[in-house]
Amino acid sequence: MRRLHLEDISKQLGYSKTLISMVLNGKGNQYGISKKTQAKVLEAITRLNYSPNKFARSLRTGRSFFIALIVSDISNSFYAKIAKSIEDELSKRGYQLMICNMDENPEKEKELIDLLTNQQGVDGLIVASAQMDNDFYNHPRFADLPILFIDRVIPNHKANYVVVDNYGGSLEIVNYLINEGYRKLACFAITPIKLSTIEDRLSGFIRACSKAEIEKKDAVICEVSFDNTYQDIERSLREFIVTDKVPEVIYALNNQVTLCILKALKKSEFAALSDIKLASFDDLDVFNIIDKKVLAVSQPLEEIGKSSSLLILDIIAGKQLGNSNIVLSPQLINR
Amino acid sequence: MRRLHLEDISKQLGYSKTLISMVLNGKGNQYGISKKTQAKVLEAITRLNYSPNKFARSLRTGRSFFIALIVSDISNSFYAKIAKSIEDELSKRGYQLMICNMDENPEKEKELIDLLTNQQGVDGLIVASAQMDNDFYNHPRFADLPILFIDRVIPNHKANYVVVDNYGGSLEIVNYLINEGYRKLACFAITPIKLSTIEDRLSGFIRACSKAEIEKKDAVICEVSFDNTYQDIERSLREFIVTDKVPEVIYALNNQVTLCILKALKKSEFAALSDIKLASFDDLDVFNIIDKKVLAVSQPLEEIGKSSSLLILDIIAGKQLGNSNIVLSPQLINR
DNA sequence: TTGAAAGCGCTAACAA
DNA sequence: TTGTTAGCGCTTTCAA
Repeated sequence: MRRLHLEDISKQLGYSKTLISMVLNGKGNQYGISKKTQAKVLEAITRLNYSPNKFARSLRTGRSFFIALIVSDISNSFYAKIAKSIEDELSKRGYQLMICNMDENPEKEKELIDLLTNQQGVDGLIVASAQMDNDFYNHPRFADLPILFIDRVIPNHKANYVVVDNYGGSLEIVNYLINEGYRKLACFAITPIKLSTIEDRLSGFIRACSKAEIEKKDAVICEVSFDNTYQDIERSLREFIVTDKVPEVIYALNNQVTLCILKALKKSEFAALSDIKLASFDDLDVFNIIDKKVLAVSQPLEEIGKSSSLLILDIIAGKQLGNSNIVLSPQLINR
Repeated sequence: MRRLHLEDISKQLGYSKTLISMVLNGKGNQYGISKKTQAKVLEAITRLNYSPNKFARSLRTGRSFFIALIVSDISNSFYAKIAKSIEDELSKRGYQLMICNMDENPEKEKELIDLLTNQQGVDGLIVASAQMDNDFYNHPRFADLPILFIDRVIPNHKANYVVVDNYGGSLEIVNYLINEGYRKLACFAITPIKLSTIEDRLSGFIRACSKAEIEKKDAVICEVSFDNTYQDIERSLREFIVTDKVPEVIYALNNQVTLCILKALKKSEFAALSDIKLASFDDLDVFNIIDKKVLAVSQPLEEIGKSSSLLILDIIAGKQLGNSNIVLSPQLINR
């Protein structure tokens, strides 16, 4: 069962390959092909179940209808949900999404981009980047490569972004806590702290505390590493107890940290901390099935996906003049 | 900055395109090209950062180095983890993974397969299928399309599979519960119950109960729909209370159901059920951060991913004689 | 040990 | 309104 080619259709119908190709690509009217002929061609194509060879087409046109999404870890529900929304939106428009993990490793991110653009020939890129400086993306080759950054901003790099207002969201949640009467706060930030999301959320925390005249010693910042998140958190919690400086609130700057804190709090070792108030930047489904009432900043994941999809397609189509940046508002969820 | 072509390298080095192509594809020795020439070519390729156009290559060879993974929902951690493992394994071998969701919809699955094989030209498919009969996959066109089924078995269809022993795992967990002294069990199965995973787990439940001579009325089966999982579960739980037939154990046949049950049990309405023992086919990270001690059957996700990757590559390479089926053993996790 | 040339299947400029 | 033809960039057969 050999696959059908344009030539086969051409012979069957007695029209040239050109004509069939024109109709196939929706350019029948543009080229003034009669309605009747177009109808005949379309009917034959459906009947014979013909579809063009994608490689030949891409080789000829230089377009692949592939878009790549690069994130640190697709098994993190935050990215999984955004990915699903992007995929839905793109597939409606004939594009296929390719998802790649770079494990929060800036070098792996670079390699992936090289691979995807050099070899795989994607039409565009959507990246939640782990780069800590603008060295890589300021390279001239990105000048005419459609690229959109989501979630995180690259320092000193004005490109196209879809992000949430991390500073504002963080300010809001911390203000809320302070209004509730909490005065001793610990903020858990994941390193590299230079990721714009973490940096901005941290700034929000610091600003809210200083505005409320919380003393420095009562607004503690704990850094935990990406690769060793859980152990680092246990260490910090232990220190709270040993030094008898237990905060009233723990505020986790992303969902991974929140999850690890929840896990640690289960240990009998940390029973003294069981009543601590927990706040999280990122809302999770899990928060609905645990006893603890987690205060959370929820990000509009579907909206991020939708905006990103539309924007990258605009960029590919060359409809973007200058840089388009979209900043979405997160929402406070109080259980 | 135009991209480099084989021709450019050819001119720079004074060798033909043919020779360069041969070296590029590791066939230098096979064609008897001198070591020295090969070294020169390789050096130039690296120095100039040349990489071949993927579409031209695929058009010529008929191979794309793309493999597609089709699952119901990649944001389900079960599939997300398998996907990650497959991707790691394939990328080591120069293949790129494309992930597609079919939302548990058999029609969407068919459309995706058509799209992927006709238009995208993938080299192979890995599918956790939602088909309830063998009509689709028994079509002759699958005879020479490399395809591997994971997680679920297609009825009356002997192809290549990587699955876990659902019957055995289910038998084990129910036996364990019965040995612990529980005698009133409710099993929550998601529909379509005809999915092989659900069917086998259900058989395991029924077999274990009948072997232990649990009375029919004490081994209840509750069906809940995929699209309305949560509401259906609430309805069943309510009925337990209203009819005063509260079981000692709820056994959920997949992770989605377990999560919904956990969520429902949080409601004050179901306070009477709060002490109920919960068992789950599928282990989840969440179980480590909730108070309830969930008994679970854990599936070897990494192993599934690894086996699938190796097997699909073998199938693509034509190394498979007959049908290869791999059955992995799940593991009981008692907290 | 190396090169010339054909051709994968399609699209688009140009011709009719 | 439709057809002829060149060529996208690569691999591979065949020849030297």
